[in-house]
Amino acid sequence: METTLTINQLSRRSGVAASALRYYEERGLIQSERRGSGHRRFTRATLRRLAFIVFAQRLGMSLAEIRSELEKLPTDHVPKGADWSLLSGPWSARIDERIAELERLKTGLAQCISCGCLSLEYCRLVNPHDKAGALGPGPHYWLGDQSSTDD
Amino acid sequence: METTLTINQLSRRSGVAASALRYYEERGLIQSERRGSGHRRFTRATLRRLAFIVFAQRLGMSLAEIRSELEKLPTDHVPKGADWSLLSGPWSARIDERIAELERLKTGLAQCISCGCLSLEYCRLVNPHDKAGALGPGPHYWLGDQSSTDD
DNA sequence: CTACAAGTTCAAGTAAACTTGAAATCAAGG
DNA sequence: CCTTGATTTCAAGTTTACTTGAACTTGTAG
Repeated sequence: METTLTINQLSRRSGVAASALRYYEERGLIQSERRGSGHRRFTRATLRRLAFIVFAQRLGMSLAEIRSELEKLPTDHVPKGADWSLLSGPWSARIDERIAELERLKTGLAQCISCGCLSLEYCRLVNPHDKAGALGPGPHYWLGDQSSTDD
Repeated sequence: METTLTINQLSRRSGVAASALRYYEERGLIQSERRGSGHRRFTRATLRRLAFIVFAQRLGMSLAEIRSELEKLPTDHVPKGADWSLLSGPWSARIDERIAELERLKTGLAQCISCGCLSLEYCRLVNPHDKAGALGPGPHYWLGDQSSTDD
């Protein structure tokens, strides 16, 4: 009984397309052993790694960021519970921040935008402190222009 | 006193780059009147529209989706509080779903990934019901493969 | 009137995250 | 051995959301 997975097996089990898996390997997010033929073989541990990758993406992280997170895992043994905890621990804070922003957005939709009583220049509902923002190449943030007060 | 704004005034007040504003206009998200010279003039109402656009983007919506939301606004008068409420109302639910997903992710990071006791194939922490997903062209979701139970 | 800042269009470039297609090789069943 | 399906690499294409640059026209202050 083979304990390793082919690329299509891994794809089926993870829900991540084979082409994406090759891309992830190329970008250094996952690894594979090669058979003499050149065919990839993945260990089952890769499944957990993939779960982490998919989760992190849902949090709005780029593959580059995810990669550097994954590099914090030990390489001398297959990462286990405690190893993953080290990574995921600080993430709770990250998630909480994002949740807080969503709460602000929710309030903002109800108040800032709807009622119109609030001047948009002073609106700091969107990501007020965190400049790093994570939702890809979107527009820039609503930061307000301190010097203009004529509206 | 002019009540309309030039593209750079609008840019400064909204924090959205002028090039992005032209792009939004091209894509039908905002409108402008043109002077004889061809120069754009935006009404102040565009500021609120932009706030909505930026907020919606932070929620992970694409410009196409945002555009179709904006098309629900009345065109016979400048949208006011009640009009915006009609749009933003249903969004609270959307935001709540997203928050709920983040809560699941938080739990998932602690349990599903870290402890490893949970087989990834059964993990539905990520966006279990909502197929529309909104974080851009990411990978596909972790949906689990009902038929494979050999792990 | 003359600068110079601000505005215009249009084409092309960028970045991320993949997908697709071509051409070739590998593995497994009959 | 033959065929079929799985894999491989590599280059090129796709989508979203913009940005940048070139070439040119307007608006405004002095």
